[in-house]
Amino acid sequence: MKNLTLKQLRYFEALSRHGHFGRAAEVCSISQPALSVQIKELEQGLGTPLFERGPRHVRLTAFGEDWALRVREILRAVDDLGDMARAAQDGLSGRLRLGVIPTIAPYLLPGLIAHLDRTHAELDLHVRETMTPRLIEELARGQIDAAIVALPLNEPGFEEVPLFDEPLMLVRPETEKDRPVPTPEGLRDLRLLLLEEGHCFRDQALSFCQFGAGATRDGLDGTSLSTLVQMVGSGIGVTLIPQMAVPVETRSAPVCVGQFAEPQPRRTVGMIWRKTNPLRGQLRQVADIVLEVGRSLPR
Amino acid sequence: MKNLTLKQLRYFEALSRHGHFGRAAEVCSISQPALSVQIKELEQGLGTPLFERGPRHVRLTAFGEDWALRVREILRAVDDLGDMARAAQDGLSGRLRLGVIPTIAPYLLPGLIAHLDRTHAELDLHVRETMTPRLIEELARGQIDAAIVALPLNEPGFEEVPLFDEPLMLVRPETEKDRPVPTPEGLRDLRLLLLEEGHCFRDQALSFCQFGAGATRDGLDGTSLSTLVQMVGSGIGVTLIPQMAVPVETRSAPVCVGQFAEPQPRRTVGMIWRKTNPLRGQLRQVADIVLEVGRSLPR
DNA sequence: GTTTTTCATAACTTCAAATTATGACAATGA
DNA sequence: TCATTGTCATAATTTGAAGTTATGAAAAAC
Repeated sequence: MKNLTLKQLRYFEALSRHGHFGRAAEVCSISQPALSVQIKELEQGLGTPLFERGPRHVRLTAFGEDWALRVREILRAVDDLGDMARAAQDGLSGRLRLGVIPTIAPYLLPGLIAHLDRTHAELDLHVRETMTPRLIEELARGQIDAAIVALPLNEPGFEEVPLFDEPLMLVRPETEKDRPVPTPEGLRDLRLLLLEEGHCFRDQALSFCQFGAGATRDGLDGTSLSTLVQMVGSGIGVTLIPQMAVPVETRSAPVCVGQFAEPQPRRTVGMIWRKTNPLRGQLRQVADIVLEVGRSLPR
Repeated sequence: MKNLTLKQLRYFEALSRHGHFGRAAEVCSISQPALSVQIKELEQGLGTPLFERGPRHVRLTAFGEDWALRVREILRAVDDLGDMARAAQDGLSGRLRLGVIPTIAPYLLPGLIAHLDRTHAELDLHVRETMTPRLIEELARGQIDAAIVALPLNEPGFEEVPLFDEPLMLVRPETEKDRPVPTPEGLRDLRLLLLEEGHCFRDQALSFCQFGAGATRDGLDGTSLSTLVQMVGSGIGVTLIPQMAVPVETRSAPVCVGQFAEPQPRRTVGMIWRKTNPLRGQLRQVADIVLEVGRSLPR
C-alpha cells in the first residue's frame, strides 16, 4: 500500500456516501470508468474488497465501513492543512462557510452580511441555512466552517461559544391585546402553533410549556416563524417566537406581542466549530462580530 | 489547495527532517530537482513559504513548523490505513517491525525468532535494536510497529503491556564467590561497572544503589552487558545484569553470580505500541508469544 | 579567484490517470 | 419472452503531472 493517493481516498469517500459509481464519479468530476479503475486499484492494493457490488446497489463491506471512518478523518485533516495558511495570515479573508439555523438566519444575517461587507470586504462568506443536526454533520465533515445555533449542544469535538441570549415572546391575535399574558400552564389550554419537527426552537418552546413526551398537543405545525405569525394573525391560535424575530415578523399581521413573567423562556444564541479547525482564530473574530450585530438588533 | 498530493506531503516531511534538498530527495528515491519542484508547488498552493532557504541550511518557517505537526499525523494515519487490511484478516502475517532494547535483544530474540519461525512462518519480522527513547520516537513516527522495553514508561498515546519481571543479579569476579552478597549501600563502596548513558538499564541499576543525582560514582561505563561481564571477569569491578542475561554472559568469563536479598532489584519487561495502531490485535498475539518465550528462558 | 556546495530552472521523457467507446449482466417492463 | 434500461467493468487511446538529466546561479570555503 505504498502508492496510495489522496485522490483515491476522495473517490472512495464519495463512493461510500453515494453507493453509486456514476453519481460518485460525477461528484468527483471524473468519468465513471476512471472511478471504477481507481477503486479497483485501491482494493487490489489492500488485498481486500471495500465494496460489495450488488446488482442494484454498491455497499461498503464491513471492513470498508471501518476504513471509511479513518479515511474521513484523514480527508478532514488534509482539508484543514489548506486552511492553516489562511489562518496564519490572520485577519478575515478568504472563503468562510457559515451555517445558520432557520430561526436565526432571517433576522441576524442581513445585519451580519452588511457589517462584514463594510468591515471585511475580503471575506467571501457562504451561508447555509438548515437545522441543527444537519449543521453538526456538515461541520464534522468539513463542509462548513462554523455554525450559528442555539446552545448548549454538548457535541464532543466541538467548541461552543455562547454569544447572547434573548427571551421568547408570545404572539397572539391583536384582539387579545388587553388580556393578561398566560402562564406556561395556561398556554397548554390555548391552541399553540409550532414549527414542524426537527427545529430546535420547537423543542425549546415545548419545554417551556412543559409538554411531556406523551402529552398530546392540540396544535398545528408551520414551516417557518413567518408562517406561524400569519396563522396567528388569522386567529387560529398563538405562538412563541424569539425576540429577534419580533420586528420582522409582526409587522405584516394583526397580532400583538406579549412578554412572559419571570422566569421568562429564553434561548442562547452562539457559534460552534470543530475544536481542531485551523480557522478558529478567525472564527473567534467572526463570533465577536456576530455578537455585536446581535446586540444591535432592534428590539 | 485542491490538488495537494500525499507524495508532496511525504516529500515535505522528509525535507523538514533532513533540512537538505539533496538528502531528502535521496530518502524519497527521487532526484533533487523533482523534490524542489514539488516543494515549490506546495508553497505556491498555500501562498506561504514553508521553508526558509539559507545559504547553508534549509529550515522550516514558523508556519512550516505548525504545518509539519499536522502533516506527520496525517502521514501516520495514512500508513495505518494500509495496516488495517492486514489487521482485518487476523492471524499473524505480513511485515512486523519490532524494536527491542539492547539489554533484552540478545537474550530474548533467538528464542522469539525460532518460535515465530516455527509457528508463524508467514510473519516477516524486522528487528531494530536501539535504546528506549529512540524506539519511542520511531513508534510515534510509524517506523516500527511495536517495541519490547522495560516498563513502565507512561508515554501518552501508547499502550503498555507488562509481560514478566525478573531480578537483577550481581556479577562479581569468581574469586569473591564465597563472600556474602552486599546490600545496596555496600554496593556503593565497590567499583560498579555500568552501561553508558542512555540505557534504561543503567538507570534501573543506579536507582537500586540509590545514587543521588549529585553523587559521584567511581565506575567505568561499558557499551554492552557482555563487555561489562568481561571487565568483571578481569577483576576490574562488579556489575548488575538482568537474570535473562546470566546464562549467555557468564559462561565465558571467570565470574560468579549472586542474588540480592529481598527486596531484590527487578525490572519489568513488556511491549508497547501506539494505541491507534490498527495492528494492535496482532500485537497482542505477539505479546503472548513473547511472554511464553520469556518464561521459558533458561535460569 | 577558483572550487565546492546547494538549490533552482529548463528541456525532455515517462507513466499514471484521465477520456471515450464498448461489453457484460441482471433487473424491469411490455 | 425479449427488448430495454441501468449499472459497473474492460479496452484502447490521450493527456498531463511528475520524474529525469543537464545546466545555471549564488553563496561559502579554500
